[in-house]
Amino acid sequence: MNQEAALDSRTLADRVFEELQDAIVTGGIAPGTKITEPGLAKEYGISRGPLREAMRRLEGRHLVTRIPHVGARVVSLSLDELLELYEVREAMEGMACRLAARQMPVAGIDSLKELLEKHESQAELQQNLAYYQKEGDLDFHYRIVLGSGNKKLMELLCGELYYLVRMYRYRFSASSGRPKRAFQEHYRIVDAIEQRDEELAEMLMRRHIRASRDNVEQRLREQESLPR
Amino acid sequence: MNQEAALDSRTLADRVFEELQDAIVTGGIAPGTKITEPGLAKEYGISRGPLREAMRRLEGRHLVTRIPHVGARVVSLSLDELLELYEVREAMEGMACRLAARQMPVAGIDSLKELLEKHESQAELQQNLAYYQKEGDLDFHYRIVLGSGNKKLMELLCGELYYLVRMYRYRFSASSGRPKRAFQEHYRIVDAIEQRDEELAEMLMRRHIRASRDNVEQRLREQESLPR
DNA sequence: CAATTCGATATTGTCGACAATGTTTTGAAG
DNA sequence: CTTCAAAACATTGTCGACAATATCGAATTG
Repeated sequence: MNQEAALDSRTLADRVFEELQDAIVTGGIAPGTKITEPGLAKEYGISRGPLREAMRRLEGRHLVTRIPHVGARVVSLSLDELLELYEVREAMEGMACRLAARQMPVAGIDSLKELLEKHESQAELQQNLAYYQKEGDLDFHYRIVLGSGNKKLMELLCGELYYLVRMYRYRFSASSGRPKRAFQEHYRIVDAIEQRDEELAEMLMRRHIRASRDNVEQRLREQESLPR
Repeated sequence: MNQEAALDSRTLADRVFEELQDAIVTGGIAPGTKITEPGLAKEYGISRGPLREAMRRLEGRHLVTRIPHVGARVVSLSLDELLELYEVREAMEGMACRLAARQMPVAGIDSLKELLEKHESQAELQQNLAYYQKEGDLDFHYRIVLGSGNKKLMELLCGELYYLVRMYRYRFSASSGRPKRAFQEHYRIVDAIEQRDEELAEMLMRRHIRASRDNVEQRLREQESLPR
C-alpha cells in the first residue's frame, strides 16, 4: 500500500509499530476493529514476524487488546474510561506543573509564553479554533511535562497517555468548545510557574484539566442520550 | 532449566514473559545485565520467536531497554530516577486515595482495616519487620488503588510502576526503616477514607509517600558517599 | 608500540513453513 | 424449521534457517 520511505535505519517492526500507532490514533483504523496478522502483514507488505512484535508493543501501550489464540482488537474507550483518563491526567499533570514551577529553566518559561502568544494571535485571525486548538493545547501540556524534568512522568504522559488523548480528540472533536476560557487558564498557569508558586501552579493545572473533563462529560452525555 | 508447569493454557511467550518479569523484579537477573536472545532461549528451552515477543513486552513495561541491532539490557534506575518514581507515585496514589474516599465500598474499607490490624499484630510478635513490611506495605497501597475504581490508574500503578518499586525494594531493602510511623500513617489514611474526606485522604497519602521518598533519599545518599 | 583496518564471530532482524487452536459452515437428525 | 455435531477453514503460536548488522580480535602499518 505505501511504498515511500524505504531506506530507514530503524527496524521493520519499529516502522510498522509507528505506522500502526498513527493509524489507530488518527482514526485510520476505527476503535474496536478486529485486526488480524495475515491481513495487516499483507497490507504493510511485510512478514508476520515483525508485525507480531509491533502488535505486542501496541498491546504494551494499551492501544490494542489481545486474547490468546483468538485475536486482537483496537482499543475502544467507553465514556467512563475516557473520564478516568482525565483523572489520571489531572493527577500527573498537576504534579508535572508543580515540578515545572519548582525548576523549569527560565528559557523554557519564556518559550512557553511565546507559544501562548502565537496561539492567541493565530486563534484571532483564523476562526478555525476547533482543529487548531487541538494540537495547540496538547503542545502546551507537552511542554509543561517536559519542563517538570521528571523523565518517568514524561514517559508515562507523552509516551502512553497522550496517544489515547489524541485518539479521542480525533474521534469526536469535542474537548475544546471553550477555547477562550482555556486560553485564560493557560496564561494563569504560566504566570504561576513564572512566579515559582508550586502550590498555585498545581492547583490551576488540576482545575484546568478538571474543567476540560467536565466539558467533555457534558457534551458526550447529551450526545449519548439524543441518538435514541 | 525449569520443567514443571508444562500444561498451561497460556502461551509460551506469556509464560516466559512472566518468568522473566519475575526474575528481573526479584533480582534473579541483576539490573544492567545484557540479555541476549539465544542465551535466554536456550535457558528457557524455547525458540527465539516467543522469547522476542516476551522481551518486547518487557520493553513496553520499561523493564528492559533495547537498542536496535545491538541488544537489550535490564533496566537500571539511578537514584534520581528512583526518586522521580516516587513523585509519580505521590501524584497518582494521591488521586487514587481521593477517589477511594469518594466511592470505595464499605466492605472494602472494612477489609482494609482488618489488613492493618493483621499487619500490626504480626509486626509486634515477629520482629522481622523489614522483610514483612515490604509486601505488607505494597498490599496496602494496592488495595487503595483498587478501591479508587479507576481502571486506568490501576493499570498504570499495579501493572507498571509497582514492578519497578518491588524491584528496588528487593535490591536494597531500604524503604522501611520507619515501620512504626508508617503504620500510623496508614491508619490515618484509612480513617480519612472511612470518613469520606477526599481532601484529607489525598493529602495524607501524598505526605506518606513523600516521607517514604525522603527516607529512601537520605539512606541512599549516605550509602552513596561512604563507599569511596 | 600505538593506532587502524580488515576479517571472524556472534547477535539481531526477517522470513516462510508447520502445528495448535478457534471459528464458521455444512449437513443431518429430531 | 431448529438444533446439534462434525468437518472445513482461518488465524494464532512456534520453530528453524538465512540475511543484515554490530562487536571483538588479529594482523598490518606508521
